[in-house]
Amino acid sequence: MPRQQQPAARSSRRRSYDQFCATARSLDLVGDRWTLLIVRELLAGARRYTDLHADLPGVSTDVLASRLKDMEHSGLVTRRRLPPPAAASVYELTDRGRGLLPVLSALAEWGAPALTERRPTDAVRAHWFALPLLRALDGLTHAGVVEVHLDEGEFHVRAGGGGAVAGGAGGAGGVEDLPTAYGDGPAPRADARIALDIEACLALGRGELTLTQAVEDGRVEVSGEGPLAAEIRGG
Amino acid sequence: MPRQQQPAARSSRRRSYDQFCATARSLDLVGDRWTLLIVRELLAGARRYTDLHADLPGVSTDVLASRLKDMEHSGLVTRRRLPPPAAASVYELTDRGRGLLPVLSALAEWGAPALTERRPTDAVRAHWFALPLLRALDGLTHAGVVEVHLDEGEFHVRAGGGGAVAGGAGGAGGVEDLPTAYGDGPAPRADARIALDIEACLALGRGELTLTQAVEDGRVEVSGEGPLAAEIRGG
DNA sequence: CGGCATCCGTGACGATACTG
DNA sequence: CAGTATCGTCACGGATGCCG
Repeated sequence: MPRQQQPAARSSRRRSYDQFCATARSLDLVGDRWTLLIVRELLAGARRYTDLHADLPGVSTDVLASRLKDMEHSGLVTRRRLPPPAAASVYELTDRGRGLLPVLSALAEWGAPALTERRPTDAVRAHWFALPLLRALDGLTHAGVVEVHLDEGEFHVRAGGGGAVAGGAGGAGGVEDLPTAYGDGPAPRADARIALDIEACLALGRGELTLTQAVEDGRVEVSGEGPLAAEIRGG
Repeated sequence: MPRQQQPAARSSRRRSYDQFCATARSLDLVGDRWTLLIVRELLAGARRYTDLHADLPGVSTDVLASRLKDMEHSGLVTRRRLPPPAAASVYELTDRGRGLLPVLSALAEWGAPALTERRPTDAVRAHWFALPLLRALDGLTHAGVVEVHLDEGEFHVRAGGGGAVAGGAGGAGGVEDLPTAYGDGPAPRADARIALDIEACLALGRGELTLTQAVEDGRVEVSGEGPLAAEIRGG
């Protein structure tokens, strides 16, 4: 029996603040629950639906699907079908979506002091520490890719060049090796590698510890040959 | 009959993302609907409940009260009772709350390109344009208070000194005349006054137009005697 | 009158089950 | 694997009432 129900207005017509204000307009697009965390995930590169769902513990499947659809509609995200070998599709940020990096960065910096104890219910992923670390590595003069090793896993960030984080319009002005500001897992080509523990990583993010200081104190171990590694080592 | 109901768990127990991540922790505190817009209002200075309700069209009374209570609990807001003559109380941001300025600023900058046409349902307040203008005025070397006149009303911003917006921890590094980054209405003591229309104001916020250029083109009229006014005039 | 609290209707959210 | 369907619950928006 073909049950006939209304499609339930599934498209979740966006609830607008209806204010002629740049901030309110932003929040119309990214103010919904989970939206900015999806951006955080996609800043690490293209992801499949299942990967997103795995790295966003607590989001329900329908909300994730709905958000992705909304974000695609708003021009923040594109959905790309991978070539035949891999029968899957991935979501990735548009330039407009990547432009949210300064927002995420500001949020991460503001939230860093509140990131003290890890509650038993808290999930963790290594690449969640990429945003705070970006600020600490942004002051480097040499540009390049830094691979970061934590106990919780590894990720990599595009460091140096300055202004990639606080900066303005596009994501221009960094290394061309990576399409994104950071990524999960090991780097395809890393110019430097650092290993540190969570405490040091958090202190760097909070600005309580400078990279130079951390290297001197032995809280950060550096490896690599290029000028970027040398700069991290040398201060 | 004294009806006995459970207090209905009024305190709106905060729904946490439960992620050990600085961004997620931030969103735990300011990710709820209306919260960041309340911060936007309070960045203009201390406000009474009724004023907040008037400048946040669409928010319901109970949600506003609930948010203010939550924000007070989170340490973003304090409630201060005014001295007897005025039998009222005002809400104002704590230092921690003021630290959200870079977040609001980043959101405003990202949303500026989307602020094109004004829809008929859109509300407007003059001081909503303070945040975008802050970026344009932040490059000035002389610090001071600029009073801004729009057709929609007037407001004032603390300009110059640089880094007050993109910068880091506190709100330090500006003028001491104002406790806040900007304010509604005319300034108590203005070092310069500018008059412009909405189009010019939006173009400045979008970065399509520099202040120098706007002054040259006559889209911004400057008045005032001090060095700050001279710098705005001169470029 | 300012500052909420209460009631109510709608819809967004979260969890689970299910399907192409 | 990538979502859709269903459902209970709660948050939101609007109006109204209360109380100092």
